[in-house]
Amino acid sequence: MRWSQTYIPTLRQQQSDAELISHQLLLRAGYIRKLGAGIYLYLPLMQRVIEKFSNIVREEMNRAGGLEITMSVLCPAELWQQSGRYDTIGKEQMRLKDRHQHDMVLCGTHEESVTYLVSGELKSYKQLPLNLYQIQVKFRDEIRPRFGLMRGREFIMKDAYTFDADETSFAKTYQGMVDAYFAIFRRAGIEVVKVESDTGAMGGKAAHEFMLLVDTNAGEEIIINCEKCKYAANVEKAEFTDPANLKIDNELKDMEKVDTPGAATIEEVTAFLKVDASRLVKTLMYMADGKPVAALIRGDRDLNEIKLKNAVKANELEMANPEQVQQYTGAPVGFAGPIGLKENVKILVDPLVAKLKNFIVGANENEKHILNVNLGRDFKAAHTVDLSLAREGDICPRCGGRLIKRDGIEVGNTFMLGTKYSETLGAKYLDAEGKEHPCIMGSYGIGITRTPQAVLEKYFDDKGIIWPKSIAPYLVELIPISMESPEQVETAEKIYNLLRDNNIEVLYDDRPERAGVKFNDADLVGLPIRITIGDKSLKQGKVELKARSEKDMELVAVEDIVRAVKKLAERLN
RNA sequence: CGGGGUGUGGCGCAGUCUGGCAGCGCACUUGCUUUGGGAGCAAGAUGUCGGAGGUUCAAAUCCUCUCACCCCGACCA
Repeated sequence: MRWSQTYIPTLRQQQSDAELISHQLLLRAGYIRKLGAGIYLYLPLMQRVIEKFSNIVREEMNRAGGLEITMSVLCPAELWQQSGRYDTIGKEQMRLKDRHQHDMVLCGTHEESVTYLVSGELKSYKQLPLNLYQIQVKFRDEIRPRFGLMRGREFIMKDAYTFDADETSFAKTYQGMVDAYFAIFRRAGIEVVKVESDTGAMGGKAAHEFMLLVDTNAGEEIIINCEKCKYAANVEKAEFTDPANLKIDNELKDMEKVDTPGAATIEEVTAFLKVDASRLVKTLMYMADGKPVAALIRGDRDLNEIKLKNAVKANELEMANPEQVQQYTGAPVGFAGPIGLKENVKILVDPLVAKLKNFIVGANENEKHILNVNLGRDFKAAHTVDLSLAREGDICPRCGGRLIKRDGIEVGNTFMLGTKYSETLGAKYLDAEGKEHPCIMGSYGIGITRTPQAVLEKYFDDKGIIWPKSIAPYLVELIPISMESPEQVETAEKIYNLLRDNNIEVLYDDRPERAGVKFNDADLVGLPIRITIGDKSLKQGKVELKARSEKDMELVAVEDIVRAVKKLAERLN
């Protein structure tokens, strides 16, 4: 492609509203433009990157037995009402009415559509397993779009759905997808880690996320992983063993109410009573689908809201506001405790609290706390369930190693859906005995537009992008220093044709620009290999060959250029 | 939805407090000179100052309403 014939509007100046380096680079190098909040246009270079990555995904999905289909992004609301997600997925779903005033949704994921498809056609166990996927646009009306393609409202996703007859077969299918995912991301030039994750609105039994670990500030997720074994989980999901070595009293002491003037926070109370935070138990008031819940957490730990949300099986969970706290505890925020709450407040206790004896809680009275409180004797809990947020320094639940914290960008996910959708939407088959069963389903996503941007968080320098060759829009950038030199132009044309004849993708910067402009644009755009044609080397019948990722260049005779490019490309990431 | 902020030429911004010719840099057009890392000189084109209403002799500037976008939080791939 000739630069003069394509559309690559590079920008000299930084765009102020781009936070992430990867977002900044895509804007500056002329890959994307923004149309509105979370709405992006993909320019010719980005289109090629998307195609490159899509093809990698397609190849690996096909290799793993996937069958490509396309399902409309539009879906009648009835299907979503049937699965029950019309109500649970909430405001994130784009909804609209057609001209007949029928309720429609723009799909953010396609479990309903694909299960509908299969439920009509699938009859026998002989048709299983089945693996259907598509690469297609998704809409999610994100509450706060940001980070460019990382969290847009419209994005492209590869979503696959599998149907199996039984758990043994499903386990093989799931592992097949996991293997395919590692292969895909390796080919795209990044190493990802598979972590356990919460299933969220997707529902189902278990889920994993594929994370690119980043050192930049681009992490949108926090990963907890073990230094010793392979345990890794999204912090939302992460389990841990408490490392604190606490002295637990043998005897239960009598309760004692004390004044704690001005001490509402954990810090203030520990300072006032001169005790360690681990002797305190904080009572956090939440509203779960409108019903009050009190979560009891040891004073030195933080609550994991996802764990709480799952424990109470709520669709919506939010912290109680001060009025609600007053209503249910009878005291201002800061003095809530498990004793004397209004009767309809459900009390959940973290296991770390359950182990404590003679702990300190709020008295449900302004500026008062109660000492020597004991679970069972002084109050009762609805459940004891893990509610604490894992943190660096905790102990691995699998091997006893130390847990550390990393920032990650989610580039893919896999969900074990079980029979949630096959039951509600009727994807059932007859087994060898003629008995009917719902399919065991899985669903698997890869962000097609997000992943290339995530890749950029790893591949850049102060001059611009440095693409891995597998998803670069072109392999080679060809630059004659001066378009006014007939010799240079003649050589450039010759090389341009040579490369194209050999199926090497090349971007030929044929603009009548100064060398500096071309070099800077080339570095910004980030193609893996640059060929420079200038008078100095041309006198010896040679041109310069340089990798974007390396400092040194080599001189290559024009007739050797194809071989030299191929050899260099082989060496590059 | 809550808190904070910004809307001025294609892009980046100043001007707003204290009302008085709508400016700067980059990009763009033309010419000359230059030509191995974002050239120089000269001449030019480009604006409903986000929108509506109001105050005033006079509004980018003050007032009211409104829209869009950004940042922090709740949500999430």
